Amino acid sequence: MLQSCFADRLGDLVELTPSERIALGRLEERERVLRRNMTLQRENDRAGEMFVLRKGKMMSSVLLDDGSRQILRFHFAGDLLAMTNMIYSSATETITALGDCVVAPFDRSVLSDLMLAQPRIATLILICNQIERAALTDRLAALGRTSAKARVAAILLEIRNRMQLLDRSTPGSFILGLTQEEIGDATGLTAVHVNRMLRQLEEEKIISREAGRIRFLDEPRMARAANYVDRYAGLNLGWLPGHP
Amino acid sequence: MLQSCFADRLGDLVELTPSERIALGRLEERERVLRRNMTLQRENDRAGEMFVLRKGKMMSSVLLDDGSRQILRFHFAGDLLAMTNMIYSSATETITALGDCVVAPFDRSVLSDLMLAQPRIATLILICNQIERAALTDRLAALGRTSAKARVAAILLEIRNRMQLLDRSTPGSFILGLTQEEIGDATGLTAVHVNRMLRQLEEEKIISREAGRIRFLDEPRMARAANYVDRYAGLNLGWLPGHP
DNA sequence: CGGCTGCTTGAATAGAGTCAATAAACGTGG
DNA sequence: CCACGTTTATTGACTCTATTCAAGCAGCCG
Repeated sequence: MLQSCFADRLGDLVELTPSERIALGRLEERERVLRRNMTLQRENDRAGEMFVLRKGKMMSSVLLDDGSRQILRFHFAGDLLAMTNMIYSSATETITALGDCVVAPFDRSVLSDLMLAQPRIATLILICNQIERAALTDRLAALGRTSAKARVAAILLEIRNRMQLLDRSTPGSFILGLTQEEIGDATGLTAVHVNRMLRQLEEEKIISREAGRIRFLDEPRMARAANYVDRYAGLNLGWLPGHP
Repeated sequence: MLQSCFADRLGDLVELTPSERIALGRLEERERVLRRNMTLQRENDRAGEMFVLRKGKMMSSVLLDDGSRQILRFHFAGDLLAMTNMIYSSATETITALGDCVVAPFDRSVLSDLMLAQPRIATLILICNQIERAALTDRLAALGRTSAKARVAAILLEIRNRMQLLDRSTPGSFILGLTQEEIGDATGLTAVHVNRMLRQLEEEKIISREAGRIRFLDEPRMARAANYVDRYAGLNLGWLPGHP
């Protein structure tokens, strides 16, 4: 049987019992493979399944009626995708693969059974939601109140940190895997202006770039430029009861 | 004993059992009264309690280090406040009263016990979270990709709709209860520009204003201008199991 | 009656968008 | 492995939206 990516994620937060791991395995019994730019679901599709992202990087976005796109969130292995399908009858977001991906689709009823049978897991899912909420509000504040340069820097930091969390080998550089257009859609800027901001960060010797690979030359200045808070750090879950 | 505002909120989603209502009452055993502009918690305070908003209107916001403020969310009776205190050791948001308010503080442990003992309630809390997530991403898209006018219109609609949800008497007009500065901090604009946008909406006969009271003169155009989706409508919870 | 705080409006400015043209990188099929 | 078409990145010139600065006004409260 496949090991559960979502269990690994939760396992970073607390120790899971074998029976909890087995229960979580239910979410990942099936698999679906996606190539770059394939969409997992489109906005306004009938809301059906939800997903665990097992491998790769994805994004969710919305289209506005003037044709512009806002990228809401980047997803990494272990994330739950399309969770709002739980409550709406049509999808609120488009979910697209940013590279080759593997997802595990599951049904509302499977999730519902899981949460009712394993209240501790329900609590952990709620915790993941709160982390995501904090990250979303950070991005909200960035879009509302920070400069173009800060927003671009924040995206770079976010992607780097999340990649680092999954692969601890921490090289000094990383491959962003986003076009400048995508960075623009995430930051609320145009691709042209993203280009200028990247160049500016480069000229100020805060980052360097070559062939899509980015290196942070000055982390402190980078963090200051970006105003960035890592929401996957600084957690306090000591109050959660141990396994029953 | 006090009736539970949060139970009323959940009761709009599904039918609650008497024992569930009693369990929910635990969250609202204490009360605290706040006047306009009083803060319930400040960013970076030690994260302690969480709250049910029982009465009044509040907002949560963050301060950036250049001194500017971003309002993240408006809260109405029945909302849970400061839920991220569940997982972080210091508060991520400042929470402020927009008028006279009553909140009920409760402890992490009370929530934790509730969710473990009543998995169906845990699921409902997760559902509330998803609604909030959808609303947050709508605002994210608005800040990233819509015009100043659209953002102002969206805030007006959001406030009106949420007030209407609590008080079904639906008069043709409502009192916004926000300064233009606050609207600006919510929409990522300056107070000056908010003023111009309000005036423009007025000149186009989409709204009218007098003494803080706002009337929508042309709902369809308003909705079109705002690009607004009501996330408290269109829910589909049929799959939730009935009371055990 | 002052002294706030919030609203209104104008003029000048700046930051980001638009348009356009070129160059580089990538992918695909021959 | 190369040629070709497409996507992505880069750069400049110009425009426009929203900000900044400034000043005057209105309403409210002690």
